Amino acid sequence: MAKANPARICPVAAFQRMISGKYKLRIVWDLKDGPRRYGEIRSGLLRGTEGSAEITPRVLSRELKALTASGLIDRKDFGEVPPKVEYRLTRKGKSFVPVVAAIRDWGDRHLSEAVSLVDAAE
Amino acid sequence: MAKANPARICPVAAFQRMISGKYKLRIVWDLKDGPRRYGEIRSGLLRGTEGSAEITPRVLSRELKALTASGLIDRKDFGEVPPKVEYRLTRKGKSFVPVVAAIRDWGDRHLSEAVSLVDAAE
DNA sequence: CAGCATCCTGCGTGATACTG
DNA sequence: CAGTATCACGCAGGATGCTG
Repeated sequence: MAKANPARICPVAAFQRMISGKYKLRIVWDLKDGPRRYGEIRSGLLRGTEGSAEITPRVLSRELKALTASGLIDRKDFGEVPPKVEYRLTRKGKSFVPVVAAIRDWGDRHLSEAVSLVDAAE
Repeated sequence: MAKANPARICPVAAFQRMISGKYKLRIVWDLKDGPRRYGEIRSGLLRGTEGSAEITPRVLSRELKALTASGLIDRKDFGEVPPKVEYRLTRKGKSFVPVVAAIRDWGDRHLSEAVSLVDAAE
């Protein structure tokens, strides 16, 4: 079982590592309404960030695996062809939704309109 | 002025960008108790992640600037020598604290003991 | 449809040294 | 003390093409 690290591990830092990457949080958020298929998640990632190109399979696949490894989501493969795979939140993942909701809520209030990130940069 | 992007910008994605990096969240959390000096923040980053080495000035400096640009923290320079600079949360930054608290709280409950990130990796 | 294989690039992060 | 200047490196993330 890991290494039985008795020391503090700073939940905030752990969280940072866990959701590192550009899409993990959005994926979790997308999954809050129920299971979704690979392609659906992919499509969902497009809406809301028209500026960027489509997420590549390589990246999405990695994010999905990382989330699975973190225990936030679960992969369900409906055998055979044509391939059909669904991803759904685990219990842990579901417990995480309110946190993302809080994030989304805050973001809605404080950075939906303008400010920062763009003009304040240089 | 930015670009007056009228479309949805997905608060979650915006959040991701805003707190991207390994230390931003922790810095904000450290600042919740009041203003702190550059060196204090640096020291604070050490506790809780004994695995990694000390944060380098270059990195800390950038994180601080990014947070300032995001409008989460504010830099107060007490003129002259010897240099003394304090960083404190802005109003926006303070409103963000509860969110980090939620994150920390969740992390405490779900990844303080063991699991993920280590053994589930490969 | 749901991926994997390969190659490539930028940037986030770190180490070290120097300065006002 | 509070940074900046350089150099270096690994990895996240994207592009393209292929497969079961």
